[in-house]
Amino acid sequence: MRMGHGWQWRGCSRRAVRFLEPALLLLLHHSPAHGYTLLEQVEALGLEGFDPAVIYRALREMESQGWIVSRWDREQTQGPPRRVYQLTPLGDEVLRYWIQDLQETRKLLDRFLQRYYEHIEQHHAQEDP
Amino acid sequence: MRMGHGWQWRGCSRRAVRFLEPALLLLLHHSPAHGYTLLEQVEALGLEGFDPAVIYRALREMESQGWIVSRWDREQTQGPPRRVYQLTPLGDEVLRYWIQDLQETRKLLDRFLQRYYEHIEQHHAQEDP
DNA sequence: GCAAACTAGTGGCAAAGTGTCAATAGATAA
DNA sequence: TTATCTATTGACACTTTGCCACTAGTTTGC
Repeated sequence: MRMGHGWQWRGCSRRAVRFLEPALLLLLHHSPAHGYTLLEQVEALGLEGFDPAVIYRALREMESQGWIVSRWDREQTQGPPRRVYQLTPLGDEVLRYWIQDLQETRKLLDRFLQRYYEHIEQHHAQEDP
Repeated sequence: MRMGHGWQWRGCSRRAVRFLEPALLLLLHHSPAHGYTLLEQVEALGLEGFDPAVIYRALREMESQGWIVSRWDREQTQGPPRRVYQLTPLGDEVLRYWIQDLQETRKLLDRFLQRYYEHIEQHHAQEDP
């Protein structure tokens, strides 16, 4: 089935990106972490296929917004020094707002899916009386 | 509360856009319509603040993908001739795939919110033993 | 001890996505 | 006949996104 480029995703699901920042905040709400492990944890949350650069870019952006802060960790590492990110009080507040937003998205999604199934049922009722 | 430009939306909610094409398909699944009424119906679905140009652009893109077809209607109009859009069998199929995708998004959202609340509860339990 | 593989993070670019506004143009109301 | 509403299109700047190459420290295998 050909759907054209509007359907085919480049890299990862189009919905994933909009989840990335809230996902990172949620993970950091749990505990401070560095980018490389966040990459794995984000996948474990169900958001797969991210290029590391995308994660790091989001983290830098979030730091510039003051939602998180980072410090270099040169001791406990299996490679070069790494940044450890931590949620700020502002970041915590932003996460709460984001949770509300996701709740609304959920409601929207529910209404949407319900509409579809209602209409499908009507269709079937008409076709098989 | 200042959250910086990463939080402030331009025009409409950032989640809305990814809903636009499925929303249009859903509405056209119900019945053929022209862009100007789709604009209103999309708002009624809960997706507010769209500039008409965004709707028309999406419709043209969807037509180029073969998900919908249009014809000019010069009779039943309160203004200039208008395009009437109609779902194709391919569009119907795409809508079904999209519904599945939205179901998965819903599950993701649920897991996400559940994680947040679980962790909040643990926090409270620790603070108020 | 040195090459390969793994860990960790950065920078830049092309392409795609998005918001906004102006322009066109027919119909209707004032 | 001017203004307003209906209806659609086009173009532009700006932002987001995917992708890739790059640096560089550490560990592992030979």
